[in-house]
Amino acid sequence: MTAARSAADEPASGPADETPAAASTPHNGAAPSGWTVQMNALGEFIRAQRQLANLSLREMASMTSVSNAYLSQVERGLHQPSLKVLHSIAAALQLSTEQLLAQGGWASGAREAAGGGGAEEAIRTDPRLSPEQRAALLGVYRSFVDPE
Amino acid sequence: MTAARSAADEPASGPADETPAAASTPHNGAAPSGWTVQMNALGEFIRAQRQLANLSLREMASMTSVSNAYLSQVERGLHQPSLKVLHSIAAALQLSTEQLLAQGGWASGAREAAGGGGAEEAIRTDPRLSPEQRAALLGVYRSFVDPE
DNA sequence: GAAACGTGATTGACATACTTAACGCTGGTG
DNA sequence: CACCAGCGTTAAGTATGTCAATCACGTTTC
Repeated sequence: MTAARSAADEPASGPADETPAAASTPHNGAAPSGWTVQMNALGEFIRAQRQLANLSLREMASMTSVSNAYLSQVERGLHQPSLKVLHSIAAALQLSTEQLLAQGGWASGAREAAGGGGAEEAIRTDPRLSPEQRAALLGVYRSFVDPE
Repeated sequence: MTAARSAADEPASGPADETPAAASTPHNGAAPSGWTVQMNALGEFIRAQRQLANLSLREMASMTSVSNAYLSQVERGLHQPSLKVLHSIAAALQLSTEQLLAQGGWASGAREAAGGGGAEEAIRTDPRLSPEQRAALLGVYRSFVDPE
């Protein structure tokens, strides 16, 4: 088990890598370059989910048949994964592809059902929780999403 | 190009083809070039939608900022488009990205019942929770239902 | 007939996704 | 202490996506 995993830490000391797209790119349209942000968000989400599932990069790599190195780069927003890879990742994390897509900002809808507010409903109807447990969990959840 | 290296030619296990509804797939004996089938279906769908909207390849190319040449290849299943391209196409055809994904067989669309175990899933994907909050809530939930 | 326009398909060059083999780091043994 | 064993990251290479230019064909119009 050995769960006890300290929070994610940053290597810090980042000498600010800048100028990813220099004067090169001979034929690049007027791409608004907003997509890098999306990639970053997606990557962070994937990393968070992976750590929640207590998986290492190599473990996940073996179950997705994608190399650990590439997974690392995807998680840090250095690359945009293809459908195949995205689908494999979703499967490994027991998520649906749409949920990943939504996190990346590519799917418009999807904010339904399991999305916003679904957690409260799910907690309330989970048969494995005792009444006290349910109440406790709901309290925590509400204190998170409703800071009143 | 060098080519000579046949390297990884089959992801083997692969994405375990779910195809919830499309059971009619011819199920090619062995050699699952599985994804080619998906690409083909996606391409045909895109072409059908395009023609339905009375658009030529070049027209659609100009509104998606994707070259007509590549669109042609995608429609005939010769290439697997990236997210960016797929998203542009969806926008041009006034469809949602998910609909295209579903046609390609990549979106499972399987929203499982809210019954047992749904809470964990719901907590993990609730967009209103920060990563730390998610981890905390999940930890509590797990300690309840899985007292190890 | 052959221009001049339209369409979709093909080619070759480059950018990007992805892999394999390392590296540096931290923690648990003897 | 040295020495594994695991982690995340980096470097160099191969495979694949994508584009600009071109082709080959079908339609008018002269």
